[in-house]
Amino acid sequence: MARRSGRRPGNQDTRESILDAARLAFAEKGYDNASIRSIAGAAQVDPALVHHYFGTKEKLFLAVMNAPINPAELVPQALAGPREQAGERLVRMAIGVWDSPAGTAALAVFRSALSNEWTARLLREFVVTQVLRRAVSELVLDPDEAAMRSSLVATQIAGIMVARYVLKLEPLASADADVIAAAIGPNVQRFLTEPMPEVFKAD
Amino acid sequence: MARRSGRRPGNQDTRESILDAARLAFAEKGYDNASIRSIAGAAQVDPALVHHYFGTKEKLFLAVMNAPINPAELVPQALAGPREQAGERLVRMAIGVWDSPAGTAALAVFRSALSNEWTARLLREFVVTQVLRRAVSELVLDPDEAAMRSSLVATQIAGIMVARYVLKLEPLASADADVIAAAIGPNVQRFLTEPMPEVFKAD
DNA sequence: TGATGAGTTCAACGCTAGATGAATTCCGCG
DNA sequence: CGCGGAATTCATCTAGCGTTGAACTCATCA
Repeated sequence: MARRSGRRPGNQDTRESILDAARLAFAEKGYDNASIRSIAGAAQVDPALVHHYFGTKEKLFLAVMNAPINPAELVPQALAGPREQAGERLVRMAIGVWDSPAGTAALAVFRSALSNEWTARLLREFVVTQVLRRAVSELVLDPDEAAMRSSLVATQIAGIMVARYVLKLEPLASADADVIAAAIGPNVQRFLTEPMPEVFKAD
Repeated sequence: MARRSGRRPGNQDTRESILDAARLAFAEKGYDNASIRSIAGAAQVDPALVHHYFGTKEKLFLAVMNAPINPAELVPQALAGPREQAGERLVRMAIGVWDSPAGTAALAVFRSALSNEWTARLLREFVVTQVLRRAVSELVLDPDEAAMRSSLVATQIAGIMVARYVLKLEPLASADADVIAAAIGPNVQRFLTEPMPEVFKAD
């Protein structure tokens, strides 16, 4: 008995279905709480297969991230254009991305960063420092203020993610993207371009 | 050998040192990632002692929370007073609380809520719905807007916590509380009292 | 003195996790 | 046909978790 099945010719896309399941699991539960075993279960696959394809859990996570997120393209793109609505465009873009299927990967990074140290570094050092700060620099008048202003922007954007996708606070979680963008955009705009208290550039 | 030590008369405060270690661990790692064993280790105590005193991990967490946080008092108190600076007072109070030693417990709830479902419910249904929304209602002109406005406020406040205490984004993480309050307060103020787009009260 | 009970420790159970290595099946190529 | 290697499964290892129960020590009090 115990018929070991070996290769099943139809499933060439096993690897892809593992990736899909992993993306979903990481987005819903974060890096630590998404287990290889549950991912394998969702993909209807033996846990050892996951290791066969991706080696380690970290590598699986990185493989999931190498999808289509490219904040390095999206953020500057959102900030380009009329300076006065940059804030609203940024918020709208962010929500648009996360609500889309492709955004699942982005949500996975974020959720993971909240409870796992090395993914937090990933987010902090890549997305915020490299991408956001650079893009913001081109918009801000006083270069000394760029770092602090991007921090502030990050505050508001991260807050949306936490409230809407992690804590699922109502009525925000069910609100329309346009409503949110209209409500929050101006605040981000202020962080980006409005004059700020003087104490500001200290350090 | 293996001299079992039994009662050590000096340590009557063992219970307190467990509580301290637990508060710290929950604040730094969240509910799931803070293990009873590591808490016991930090308190230089046998893991079984933790159960002896607190029963279960959930009860230990609740014991940690029964400290001096009382947002039910603090939030209304911050929102009372001149309507025009309510936002700034709220931000300043929030940061003040979390930066204080007593705020470790609050940070523990928040961090835990980010990765654990039942603590998330705790935060959502108690702090946000019961406390924040009620307090905001008294400040908002149109009562239909209260829920959405508190969601928005929660966004910004949660964003500060995530960026400053969880992700530790610089320069925000090291910034002075007054600077942050001055920079972010007006945005919270807008969420509280400024006119908002019309689409707003829908649902 | 002797009993009580709180403080404390140790060992173990059952569970889940990530990871590994051997065994099996079968496609495709020579 | 025969063979190599990829795909797949199973059994297992190690490590950590929360929790339990029994054992031991000792201060206190009748």
